[in-house]
Amino acid sequence: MPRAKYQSIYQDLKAKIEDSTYESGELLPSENVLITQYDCSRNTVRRAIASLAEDGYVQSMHGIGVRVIYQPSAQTSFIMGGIESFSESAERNNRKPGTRVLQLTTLTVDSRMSKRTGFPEGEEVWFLQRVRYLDGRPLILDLNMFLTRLVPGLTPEIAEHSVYEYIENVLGMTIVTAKRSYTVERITELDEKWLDLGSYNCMAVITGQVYNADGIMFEYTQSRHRPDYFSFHDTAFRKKR
Amino acid sequence: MPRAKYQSIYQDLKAKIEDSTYESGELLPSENVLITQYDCSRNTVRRAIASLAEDGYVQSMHGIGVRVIYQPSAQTSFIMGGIESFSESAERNNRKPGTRVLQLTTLTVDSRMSKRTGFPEGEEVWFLQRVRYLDGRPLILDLNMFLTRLVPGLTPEIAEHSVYEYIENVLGMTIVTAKRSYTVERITELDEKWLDLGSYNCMAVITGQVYNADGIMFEYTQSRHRPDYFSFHDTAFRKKR
DNA sequence: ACGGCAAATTTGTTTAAACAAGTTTCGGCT
DNA sequence: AGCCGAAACTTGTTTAAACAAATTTGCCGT
Repeated sequence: MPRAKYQSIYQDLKAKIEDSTYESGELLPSENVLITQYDCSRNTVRRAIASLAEDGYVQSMHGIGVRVIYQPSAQTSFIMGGIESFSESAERNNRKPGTRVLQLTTLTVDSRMSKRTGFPEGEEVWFLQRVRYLDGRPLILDLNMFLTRLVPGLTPEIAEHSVYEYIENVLGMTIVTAKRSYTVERITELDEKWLDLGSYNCMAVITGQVYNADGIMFEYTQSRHRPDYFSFHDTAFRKKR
Repeated sequence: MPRAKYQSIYQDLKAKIEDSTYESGELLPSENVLITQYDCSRNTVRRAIASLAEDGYVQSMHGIGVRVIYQPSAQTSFIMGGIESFSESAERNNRKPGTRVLQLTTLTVDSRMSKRTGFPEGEEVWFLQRVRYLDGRPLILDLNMFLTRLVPGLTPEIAEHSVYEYIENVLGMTIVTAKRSYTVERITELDEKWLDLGSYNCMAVITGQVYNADGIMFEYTQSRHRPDYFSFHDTAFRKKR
């Protein structure tokens, strides 16, 4: 349950849009109506609406109202979302996850790797490589690097289960922000060796840096997906000059 | 120039982060300091900071301060951004754009197309197909569908130049929101016929719906990019339960 | 019937204030 | 010296109020 009032209003409105209490193309009740409905101030309502707009659920129109523009999407491929562990993503996509650990070692970041990952030169990091299974088929190749200083005590058993669960629940570290880059790259020998690629000669590749609550980047990650098991959704806004 | 005060504070802070006036890893001046610096209220400062966090420039830490987490990225491939015309994207990526119109006709949306695009069945739309050139090489295949009702008078000349410029400056329509989906698909015969593909057998595909200021979806678009000329950046946040 | 203007309604921006909650600092007490 | 707690400082949430700006409504007069 969300602790902040604007978050519960956000979730309530979101649910009502998803179950067509407020239908696509229609206007939401005006801010004044929502204020009395939720017994709160105008700022609080507006904050909830701003979050819905960020999600692409509504669009505000000056002097008119707030239009619902939500369209349910047919779920076919594996949809990447916010910051999630592989198990969380698999569950959200209604697929059965599996993991095989290929490598778990430590190494020291040299200048070439520093440039690529963003880790400071000389830091010691875990180097973790895993094959991810969806419904029994090897489809994703994951590479993770964690600062050993902030993520001590990694074991193959943890890597096979969930590193994020270990980080959050055992180490007590809070994961906050992830910056990601989405590209398409040629397959490598490792892809071919471990994955079920069909006839694809490309992979959908997500590389990212993850920051903790102290604003320290503690993880570099690269996730290589077979093309037909990948999709990502986004909402953008036209920049006004 | 931005009309709102929080926007100019946002841009000022953003510029100071990019030119290392505020360095990565350091804290921004506290809200109270910024309030006196910019002579505004706390809400206005906080709104600017929230925008920077959305962009992945900073991360707020309760009770501590706001940490700068900006890292300049080496620009190699063609970076997709917000809602932009092809010419705008090309300019931002320092490449010379070119366009060849393959087809411009009207057609009526049937049930199959309605399901795929999200347009209502029976609506009349423009069907526009174009090859996009970057520095003289054919690398992107664009498909656009516009509601003829809202975008009347399209011509091949406009399509070769900039449809968005026509929509905004001639028709006076305001473009607001775009919902996009990023996938990787096998190449088609059309890709092979018109583009310089090298040995790739996949394309980075962006499909999207674009909404105007009335919250009406007026455009469906599909943009097929050669893999090495595509990248997309995003910032995500860990959802707290 | 029509045009025009004022009023009402809507969202957008900004200020001010209060309290909550997390962190650091520092002084006083044992 | 070391521990404890209060004070100071930080960001997070909420309320209230005022004005601006865009749109719609409705009334009034011609």
